[in-house]
Amino acid sequence: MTKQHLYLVDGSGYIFRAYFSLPKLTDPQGTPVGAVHGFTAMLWKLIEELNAAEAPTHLAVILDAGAKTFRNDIYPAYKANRPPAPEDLVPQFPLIRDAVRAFSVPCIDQPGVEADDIIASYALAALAEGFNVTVVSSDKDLMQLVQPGLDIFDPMKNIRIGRDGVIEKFAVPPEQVGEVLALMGDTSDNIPGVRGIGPKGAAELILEFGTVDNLLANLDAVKRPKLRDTLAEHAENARMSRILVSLKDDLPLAVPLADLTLKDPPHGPLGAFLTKHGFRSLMAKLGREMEADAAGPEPAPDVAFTHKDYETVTTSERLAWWVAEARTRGLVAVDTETDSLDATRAALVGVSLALEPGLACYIPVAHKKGEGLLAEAVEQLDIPTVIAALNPLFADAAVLKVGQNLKYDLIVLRRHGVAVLAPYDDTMLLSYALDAGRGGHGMDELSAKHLGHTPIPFKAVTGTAKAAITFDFVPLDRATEYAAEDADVTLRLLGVLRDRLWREGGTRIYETVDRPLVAVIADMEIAGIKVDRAALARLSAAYEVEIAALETQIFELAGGPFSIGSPKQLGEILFEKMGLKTGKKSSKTGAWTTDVTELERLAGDGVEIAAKVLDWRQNSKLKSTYTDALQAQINLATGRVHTSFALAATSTGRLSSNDPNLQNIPIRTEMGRKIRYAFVAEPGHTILAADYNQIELRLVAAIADEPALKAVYAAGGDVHALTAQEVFGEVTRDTRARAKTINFSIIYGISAFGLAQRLGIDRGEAARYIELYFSRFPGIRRYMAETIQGAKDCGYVSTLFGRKTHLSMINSKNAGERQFAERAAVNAPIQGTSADIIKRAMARMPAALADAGLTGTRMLLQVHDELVFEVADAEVEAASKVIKTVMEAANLPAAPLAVPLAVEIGTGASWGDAH
DNA sequence: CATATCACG
DNA sequence: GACGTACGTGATATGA
Repeated sequence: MTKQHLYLVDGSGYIFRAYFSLPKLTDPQGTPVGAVHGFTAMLWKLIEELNAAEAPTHLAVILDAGAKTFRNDIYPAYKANRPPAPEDLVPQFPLIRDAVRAFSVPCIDQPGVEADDIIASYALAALAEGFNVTVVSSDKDLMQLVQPGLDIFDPMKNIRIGRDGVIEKFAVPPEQVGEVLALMGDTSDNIPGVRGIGPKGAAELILEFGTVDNLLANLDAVKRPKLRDTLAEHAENARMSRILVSLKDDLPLAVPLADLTLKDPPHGPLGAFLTKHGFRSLMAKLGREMEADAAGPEPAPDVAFTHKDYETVTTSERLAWWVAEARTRGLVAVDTETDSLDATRAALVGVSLALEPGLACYIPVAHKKGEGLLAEAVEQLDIPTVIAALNPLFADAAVLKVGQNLKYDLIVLRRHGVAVLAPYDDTMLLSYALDAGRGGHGMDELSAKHLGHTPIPFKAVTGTAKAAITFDFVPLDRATEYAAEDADVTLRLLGVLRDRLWREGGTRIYETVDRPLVAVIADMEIAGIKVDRAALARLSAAYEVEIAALETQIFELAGGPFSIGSPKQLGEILFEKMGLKTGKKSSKTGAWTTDVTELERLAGDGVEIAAKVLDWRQNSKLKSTYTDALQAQINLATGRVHTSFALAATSTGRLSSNDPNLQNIPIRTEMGRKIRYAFVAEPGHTILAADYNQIELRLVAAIADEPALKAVYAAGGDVHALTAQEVFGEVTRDTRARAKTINFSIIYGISAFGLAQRLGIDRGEAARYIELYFSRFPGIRRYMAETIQGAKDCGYVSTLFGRKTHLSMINSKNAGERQFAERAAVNAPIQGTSADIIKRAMARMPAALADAGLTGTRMLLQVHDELVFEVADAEVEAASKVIKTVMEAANLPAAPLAVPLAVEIGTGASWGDAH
């Protein structure tokens, strides 16, 4: 093994050099980052150069803590002539610490002492341990330290300074540099020294007398009288200066030497840091580096999946080892096993960790054996022990945590007292950023696609259907094979997907939108929303009465009982038994269509049973899907309903909501809307609903760059009225309603047939409207054509923020499939940009509320263009302002729009009242 | 497990 | 000239 070599970087010098020598720069948030950028680039270059030439084993960056130091106690004027740090440099200091950490390099400072003292202390400690040491600094004070095994690297001049170098510069050896410095003084540090004595004179004296003390004790021996008098006069200054320039080299080491081990910069945190501050050239550099890594001469051989090698962790010692190893490596894949798919109810059963391909473990915490009431716990660590061990790991800012659908694990772990903090990555979301529209993003699918490996199916360990057991009853050996493999797969997926993300793009949407949303949405799901169970029960009862009455009437009209909920039976009754009209369409299966348009047509013709069935359907839909189901979904522990938002379910970037779906709670009919009044605020709180006004149409205007539409939004006008005027020549209640349908048809990818159907006109007339529309708004036609062509060329379309939606059928030979893909291509950038915007608002919301001191305000739900909050009554006014501001500016600064975004806010005791 | 229907944006 | 008919979701009941 080669000798350990510690590099100590004097960070302060880098910072000031970066600040003064480089142009000003601000990041996307508006923070000045010129020095941060310069510092980051210089540190990176240094690490590269050191790696190329010297092979350091240990590295730390040392910074000044900024406060007063012990030298000020000795000499209040110490450094008093220094101007304060420039105003725009001050906010950059913490960011520079972030930069250092992003490289996974320890960043050390200590109040009361200077960076030089820390450097001296670490240097001597390392030498005592047998290390070689190099101090990276241009500060002459540090030259005192040079000795066998310790040299200085001056990054400004790019030279190494050893004993000879010091003698060349000061004419004295390193051990006497302090003496020389004391006589010389230092104007920049306000160290007085002895007036009139410069480097030459000081060196001469020290060469003759050895030390300042000896010189002052033997002033008689100084030959030149003038000089002798000066020395006598400033003897006190000289003594004090000698103390000021000496380095304190026996400080306790805040971070042990062993923790300064140099690692490869972890790409995840570094990428996140660079992206956050918009350091594009450095991002490109990281991308190239990762590409080179990926294509390097020694690609890591694929490690086969050998499940028997996974470890079952059942002792504190082994647990401690895995945690320590994970922290040393700075990367850990994590997966939790539970007894339920519902993260807000699930009990933790075990945790698996993976550190490198093939190196993974499973930590059981709640496994049982036996059956039912006779079940007894198996031998395993208890939950408090495991939680205490995992918390420091998952909260460590120097460790990248990676999960597959990490939101689930975040929620389960949080509910058990474990916080998982940034930095983290989610392989599901990486896949989503890369491959939206190209299939699912579940682990088994990703593993098969990217690793060529089919993981053990969940059902293979728990059994199926009736015979299924929960994971806590899976024997430990099988549980370990399954669970550790999931963490292993996740870790391997990270490698594959992260590399692709850099090469193919998508880092912006992943790192600034989807990834930060994981923690935000986890909080929303944990919060849940209060539902008034009694109100729902009353509605259920009312619907039930109505359903029963309608059923009787329907059976009477039909001439006998049948299953009204069966489209097949209903079709037969209506169109065969009753021989109603021309039983219109029939679908693929050959069954009669009985959907709402068909029944409305019949009802319009005076068919009473059709109207009754429509009414019956509405009542039974509301009862079964909403009032009954929602009561069953109330979490007994919280008294609230906790939906799950799927982050990677849609092809366009939208969220979806399930178990229960809270994004399709009725509102359009008065009867259904009653259900919204059952979504209530806690006592002392108010429900606040904030929704974007016509966001998709506004985006069409902006993206298609259509002057007339942009103008009407800029002026706060009525687009539907404008369209009515342009297409129909007049604005009436009727033409405005039809114009509204036309406007929406644009968003969905217009077709004359579809528009004709919706407007109840013939196809030719619809085609004329469309043509008229396009001639009035030519930008729209151009946008549609360009978008479709772009999709055909690339296979995908993109939102304003770079989110891709792939359209595999865009060049299909099947006209139906192809046209379907073309309409989706037109729609996806609009729907997707809207999704990006509200997600950006959501990602920013918690900090914005916290910054405004609004601790009684929580974000609960998202419904595509609407955010729902629960707000302490006293905060309603302030929260409204913050929410509106954040939402209306959510496109900025990344994508300025030529139309304003408008957010409307409503408040009330319930969701129904807030609209 | 697929189909039809209908709730939402 | 034919194709099939507005984009994106999730829950429920029915029936094979």
